[in-house]
Amino acid sequence: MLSIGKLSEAAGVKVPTIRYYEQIGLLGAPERSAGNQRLYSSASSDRLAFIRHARDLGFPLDAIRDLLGMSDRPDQPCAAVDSIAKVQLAAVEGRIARLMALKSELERMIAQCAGGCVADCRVIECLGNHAHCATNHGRELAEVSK
Amino acid sequence: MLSIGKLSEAAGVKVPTIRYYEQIGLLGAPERSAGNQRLYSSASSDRLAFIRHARDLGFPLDAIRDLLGMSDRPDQPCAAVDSIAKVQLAAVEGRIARLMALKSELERMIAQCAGGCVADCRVIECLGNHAHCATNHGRELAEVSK
DNA sequence: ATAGCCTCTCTAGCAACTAGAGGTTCAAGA
DNA sequence: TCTTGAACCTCTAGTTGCTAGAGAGGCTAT
Repeated sequence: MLSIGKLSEAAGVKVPTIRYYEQIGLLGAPERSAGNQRLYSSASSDRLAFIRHARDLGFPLDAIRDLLGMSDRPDQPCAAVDSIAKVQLAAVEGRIARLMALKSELERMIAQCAGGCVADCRVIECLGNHAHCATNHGRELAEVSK
Repeated sequence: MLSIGKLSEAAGVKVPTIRYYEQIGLLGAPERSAGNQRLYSSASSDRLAFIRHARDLGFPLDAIRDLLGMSDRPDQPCAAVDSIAKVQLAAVEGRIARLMALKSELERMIAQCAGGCVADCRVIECLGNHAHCATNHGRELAEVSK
């Protein structure tokens, strides 16, 4: 049995994060020592590693909750698993596309600036006047950072 | 003079967002009508358009606050403006790179899945066992979504 | 026994909004 | 002029995925 600190080290997830996962029901409540401290089995450790890996791949916690539920029912077909992964892939691809548009706009802005004073700055000018933009970007670009 | 609703329409920024910007000091407090409703000049409208455009390009509000401060002092050199833009560009490039790594990992996972039941699912298997990953990704991948 | 680290719970904070409650004001039609 | 209904007001709380801190208690080694 592992203390929360040992589990944290083993899985590479910070201690408060583990407690947070328990709080939101992603990890079940573990056993407790006589002094009320959490004690984890290696099964919890596997579950936490799974969560961490999925987080590293950018899956939102809600999707991870679903994935965990599915991995607990190994005899079911895995189409739903695939579908979650594909949604995540599509989200990643969408973000990449929008970020590429952002990148070229920023590069253009920066390249045009001659480095004079703010009154002549193309960066400020471009930000103030959307008409100077090459691409017709809109609100959706900012959603990249969500 | 514009009501907050008209300003919202003109600038493409939602009404509560405008009030939020005022609350955090990004927009100054506007004049008020006799009945305490906000009244905006076209100068506020320009300022809001500037903010919106910078948000669309992914600048965080803190950076926008700085940019606005600079655009209010047009006789200063614009090196600081460029530097903020370059930081933003670097952030965007970093996110793209990490997202590309994510994308190939997800594609690999999805491609390997034969579509059987969960017990044989490569997606679940890969999430549970980092050793099956091609890339040596870590915590930093998830920072993309920040 | 005591020092020093670990753990406990609880609350509040981050970005950048969004949603809702409950109440007031404004503009246009009858 | 009156009334209706949309738009406006303030305030609080929720979103996502944690992180930081306070103040109290537990565990282990000397």
